[in-house]
Amino acid sequence: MYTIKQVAEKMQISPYTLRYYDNEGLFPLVTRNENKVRLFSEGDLEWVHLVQCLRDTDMPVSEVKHYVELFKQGENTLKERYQIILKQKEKVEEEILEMNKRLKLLEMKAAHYSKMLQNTAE
Amino acid sequence: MYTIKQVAEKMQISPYTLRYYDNEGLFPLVTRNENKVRLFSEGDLEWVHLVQCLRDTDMPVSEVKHYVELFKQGENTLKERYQIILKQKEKVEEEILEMNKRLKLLEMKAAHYSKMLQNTAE
DNA sequence: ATAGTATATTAGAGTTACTCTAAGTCAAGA
DNA sequence: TCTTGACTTAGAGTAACTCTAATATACTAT
Repeated sequence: MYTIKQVAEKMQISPYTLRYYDNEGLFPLVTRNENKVRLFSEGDLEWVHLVQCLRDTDMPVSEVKHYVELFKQGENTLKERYQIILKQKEKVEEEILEMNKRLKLLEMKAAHYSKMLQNTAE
Repeated sequence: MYTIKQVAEKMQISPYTLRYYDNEGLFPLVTRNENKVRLFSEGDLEWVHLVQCLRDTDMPVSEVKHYVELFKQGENTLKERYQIILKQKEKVEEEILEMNKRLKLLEMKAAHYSKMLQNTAE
């Protein structure tokens, strides 16, 4: 079991953010010890990872929360959760295409500067 | 020459944001007509495009502003501007790798749900 | 001529998702 | 005993929009 600080280090996320997420209900299974200290299991780390993935792909916290609530409702929400993940996957695919366009623009800019600098050096 | 509304439609960006960017000094060459109305030339559209690219790749507005100010200082800032673009390019390359990891996680999740749903349908 | 539309300005409120500080509590370890 | 690290609530600060309101000016269509 991991404390919040250990999770923070392991997962590259601040304790503030972890508490914020937990308060928002994004970690459905995190337990506490007798002193109210959060204890994260390996399974909880996977939740942290998934939440991180969804947030890093710009899913609003409120939607992540909705997804978590569907999970808590059990098996009859499988289809809806599947749809959410599928939609997010498509969003990411689209975003990767956009990122590649941005990369190309930056490459062109860089090439342009490189050429300019060669000329001024002569 | 394009008005702010035309630029907004053409470039998929709100007039609010365009004014905000302009007020922050992100468009060095935008002119005004006798009624103070902003008029964007084709060259200005390229600036809009570049600013959009830098913002979409998470360069803070303050850094974009710094880059624009270097541009305004002229040729002796070429090297520094080149470095900024190069660094941003590397950041984007890294980000694309991360996005692919996120995509993989979502694909695994989706595959998992797909399998679960197959089983429950039987 | 007037009504509508589009632009502008300043000022300021609202939103999201953190990010951090303050103040106070509690409990384990050196 | 003292430090460390966890907890809480409350609230301030930040970035980058996003929008509303109030007011003004100017073009355009009826």
